[in-house]
Amino acid sequence: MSWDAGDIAEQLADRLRDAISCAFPGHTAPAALRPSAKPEFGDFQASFAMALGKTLGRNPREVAAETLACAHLEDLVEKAEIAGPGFVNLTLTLSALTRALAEHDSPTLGVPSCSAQTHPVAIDLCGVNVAKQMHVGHLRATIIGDTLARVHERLGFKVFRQNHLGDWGLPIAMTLTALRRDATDLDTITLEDLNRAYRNAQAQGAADEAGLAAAVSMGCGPHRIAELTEQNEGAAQTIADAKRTLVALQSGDAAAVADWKRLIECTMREVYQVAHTLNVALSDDNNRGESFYRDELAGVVDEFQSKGVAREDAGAIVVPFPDRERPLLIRKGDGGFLYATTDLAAVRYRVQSLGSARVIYVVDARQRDHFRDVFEAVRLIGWDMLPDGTRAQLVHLPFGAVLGKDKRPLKTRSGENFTLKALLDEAIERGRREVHARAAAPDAPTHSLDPKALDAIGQAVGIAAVKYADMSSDVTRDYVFDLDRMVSFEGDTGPYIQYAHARIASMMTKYSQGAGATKEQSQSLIHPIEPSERLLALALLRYGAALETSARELQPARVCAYLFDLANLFNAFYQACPVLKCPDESVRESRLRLAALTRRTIADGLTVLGIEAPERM
RNA sequence: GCCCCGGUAGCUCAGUUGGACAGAGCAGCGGCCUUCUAAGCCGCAGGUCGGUGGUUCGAGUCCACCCCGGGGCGCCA
Repeated sequence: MSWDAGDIAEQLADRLRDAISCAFPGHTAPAALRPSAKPEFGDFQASFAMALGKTLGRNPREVAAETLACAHLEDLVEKAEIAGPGFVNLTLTLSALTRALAEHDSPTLGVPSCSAQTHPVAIDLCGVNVAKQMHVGHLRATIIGDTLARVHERLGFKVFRQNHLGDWGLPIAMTLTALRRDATDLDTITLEDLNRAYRNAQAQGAADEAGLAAAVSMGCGPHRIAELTEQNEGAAQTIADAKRTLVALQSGDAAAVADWKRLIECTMREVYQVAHTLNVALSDDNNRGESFYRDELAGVVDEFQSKGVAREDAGAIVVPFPDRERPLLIRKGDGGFLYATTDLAAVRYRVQSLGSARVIYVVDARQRDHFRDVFEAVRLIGWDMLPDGTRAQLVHLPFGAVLGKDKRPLKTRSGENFTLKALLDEAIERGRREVHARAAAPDAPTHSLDPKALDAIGQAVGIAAVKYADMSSDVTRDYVFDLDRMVSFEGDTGPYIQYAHARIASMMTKYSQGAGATKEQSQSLIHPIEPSERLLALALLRYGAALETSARELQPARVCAYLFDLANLFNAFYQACPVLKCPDESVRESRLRLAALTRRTIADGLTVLGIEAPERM
């Protein structure tokens, strides 16, 4: 049940289901209960009668009426109406709503927690490459993965964050070879230098045999052919050198390994800096790079062969599929392994060693086919089977590309790829500018803050804008990165949610400094009498369901949409209902507690998204 | 050529797996600050849901075909 509003909705759905089997013996059907689309349809609407009417060959309205006649809802429901083609619209009694809210107002905020025996979850995230600058693609793999980890953790799962670093193989060896040849100081090198060395090494190693063959066959001049031949020979030499370095690394050559580690450290320093800026939990504990699996690759291939799942094909080892032409290549003709081999080892580790029943890959959508093949191969060999017989769910979350306003992949004015760092710096700058500008007003709540405090708030706002914009729509789709739109800070944005939170926080501060100073936190019951209070209260009860849906669908957007809805409803309530200035004390106390609950829910939800919730802004 | 993903308001997107007249946010227009933060609230306007057939009491949602855009396609990762 994804659209439950906490226990109360579950109770209603259960009772309707009982009533259905009572009214129509031999028939069972879910209540199909969900929050009403409009206030005039009550608090909840159930649409079981249409589907049931169809199977029974009966008029849905009659089915609804007979079901209601059997239903025991008196203690919860004030009004049950049949409307339209056969919808059942339910309105809760005020006392049932008050009771539900009192129960909901606990540290868990109604979020269910799975049992301690539940299998852990492994999430492949970040996926940076050593010696390469982070770009916008890493933004997505990092923050989406982190948020899914947080959602699962919030629901009580043990989560293994797995950073599948590109830290092994020929490209790294080529870079390392070049750096050592040039006697570069690896202790002081920056990632920018490293990245340049990486690109140069790649260029040096890029042979163009096809171009040479074409030049010969097209009868190009001897000078051109000589030039191309020389290039090819240089490239071959570069690759031969790199292979020697790789062998040295593989065999544990102390100097080579020490240098290799320095490359990783240099890269990770910047990765952690960016992760910190993004409020993403990532550390060395999460590093399970390609090198982690390097000694398992031969065994992986052996097992595939010995179990008859893989076979030789034109000198290479492949895993054929029953329903597909193209097999999965797991060992090259020259004996080398491929990234598919590493991924197979990684799945085995995550399921068999970590015991995960759910392995989530937050990786770029272009790798759809690759993961489909890898997962299929894992199922063929049975590595997705846990010791207790459950089959692990292997799932690739294929996030879309980040595009510029021109719908082309994001580039700087000079046509280069945006580094993630540059992008975040820009967002932070915009956030700070905005916060400082607003603080200049004498009556602004932030007016008295010092510049450093304002900078911190500005950073939180700018980062919220970027993260929220990235995660607030279906992550499998491409999206247009438009900083101007993100930092407008109006409407469906991260800062809008933060703003609602800050408004409540500021109200609470005023309360505790003023009339309420002598009182404990309000514990009076919540009586949502005004329409806007009722809508806000009902939304609060849906928090747990929103997180469950987000985890099930692997969609951070469900959390975003929930928070936007909640912030909207709060702002409407705030406009319509005086809280501190409400003359009636019991109403005031009720509203204060409603506002306090809203603040905690927004803060909790923002934490799940890894977005800060400033007290003032 | 084959496979995958998209096409919903001027722009950016939702649409709860077939249910009430297709919803938001920007942008546009009109109201609301001597009252708890106007990064806000209230209202107006704006759509042949890419097209054509089909299934159904009911289709943006399911099926078929077609059009447009993007991505992928064995010894790179």
